[in-house]
Amino acid sequence: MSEMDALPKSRTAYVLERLKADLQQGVINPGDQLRQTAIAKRYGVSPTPVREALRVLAADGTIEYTSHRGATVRDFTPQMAQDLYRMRAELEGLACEVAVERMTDEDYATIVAANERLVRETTAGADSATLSLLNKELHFSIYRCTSPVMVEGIQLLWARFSPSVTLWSVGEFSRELDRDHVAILDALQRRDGPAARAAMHAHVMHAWELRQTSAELRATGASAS
Amino acid sequence: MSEMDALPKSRTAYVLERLKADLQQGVINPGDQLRQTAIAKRYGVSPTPVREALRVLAADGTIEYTSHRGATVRDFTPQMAQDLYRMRAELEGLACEVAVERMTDEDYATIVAANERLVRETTAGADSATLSLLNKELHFSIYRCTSPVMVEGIQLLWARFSPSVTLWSVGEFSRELDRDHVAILDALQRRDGPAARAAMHAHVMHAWELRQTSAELRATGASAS
DNA sequence: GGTCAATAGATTCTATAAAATCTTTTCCAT
DNA sequence: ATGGAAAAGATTTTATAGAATCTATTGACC
Repeated sequence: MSEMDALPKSRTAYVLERLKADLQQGVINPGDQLRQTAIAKRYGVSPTPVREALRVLAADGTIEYTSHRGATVRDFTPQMAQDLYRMRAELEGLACEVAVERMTDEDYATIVAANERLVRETTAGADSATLSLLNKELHFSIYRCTSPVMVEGIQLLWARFSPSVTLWSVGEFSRELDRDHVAILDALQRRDGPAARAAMHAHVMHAWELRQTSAELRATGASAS
Repeated sequence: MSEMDALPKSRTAYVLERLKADLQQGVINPGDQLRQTAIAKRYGVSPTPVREALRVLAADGTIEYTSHRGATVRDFTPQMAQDLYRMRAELEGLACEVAVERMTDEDYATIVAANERLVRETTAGADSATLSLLNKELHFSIYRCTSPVMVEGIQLLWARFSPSVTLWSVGEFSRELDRDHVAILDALQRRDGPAARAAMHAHVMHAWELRQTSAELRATGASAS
């Protein structure tokens, strides 16, 4: 009851962090019932901050919250996953086009630096968690050139994934995604908005295809290399 | 302390409803400090459900919530408003394309019925609140043909507006928006996905232009009819 | 006269307890 | 034996009180 790792800004933030981590790690699975008293005892806090955290997750769409009947983790049908990726492709493509309109030279330098870090770690064979984080930083270094509302809109989509299938754990996939990034960076350098949009759109849909093949390999048993 | 209009599902939902209504009506303006004890006394509830409602609004992006410093209603710069409309155009355009893929004949009939209700009330000269609601129903009767995640993503964008400028209060604007709807419905009837996407995209950006001219008229004093 | 520190005030945040609500089990009647 | 109703149990929901935190004002020291 005294093992809060980092500086606990607030109990609610702490519970949110733990819940998201447990969702990503697969400790909590879709369809599970979330009982607030059980969560409170599990994390060593009172039910009040747990309730607030659940309300935030319900607003995100991560969980379903029905009155007096508790919260359940929402399940993802393949169709919903596809829709999420198509929404990402549209919004992040738009963000690239807007970024070209508002990007300063300094902003572009930051983006290039983020990309170099990712490529360096990819070739060095870093673990998938690190690569995934660096990839996120690269993407949002572009989106931050737009406006807070656009960044938040995209963040909400990124938050709604069950990242049990991390694409960056497959070496071949990582190299393909890195190649996509080069095309995006090129368009940004040329200040070509439509090209940047198209490249990002293709990149997100490419990630969707890779995710599908990854799921198929997992289903068949991953016999072929 | 006993004047809860409709059936109060929960105190939190009631507070959320009241807060959103006050935000739409202009009782609460951007930049205002939201003190939870004041809100609690104002609505006749305890601070606890107020806190939960504020957490939901913070997740939406409607308010800014800093620890121990209270909540403030976020201000909208013109650039952020423009970005919001551009995001709407992309997402709702995509939704139309996906709707064509999954729409049944029954779904289409529902959409046509919603449109007929809106046109009827427009020609009858109904108040702007009614027209705005019917317009929302028409739009979401289309989006509901996609999937829950897409509906929620669009709903989040619709929720983030300071609708002090209701386009449906101007007769000429209403007729223009109705004409846009005809083009969208035509594309849906022909099951032409790309055309439906383009029509919706143009419609949303059209609404953005009307909103801008409306703001200009308001600023100059609205002398010309 | 200006700046830093300390205290007072106010507000938020967490916890505990009581009230309302839902589900499940059990018992009675048909 | 089956269906329905009532009661008991469990869970959520709200309220209140105490603890922690931040801001502002006042005073002292440089």
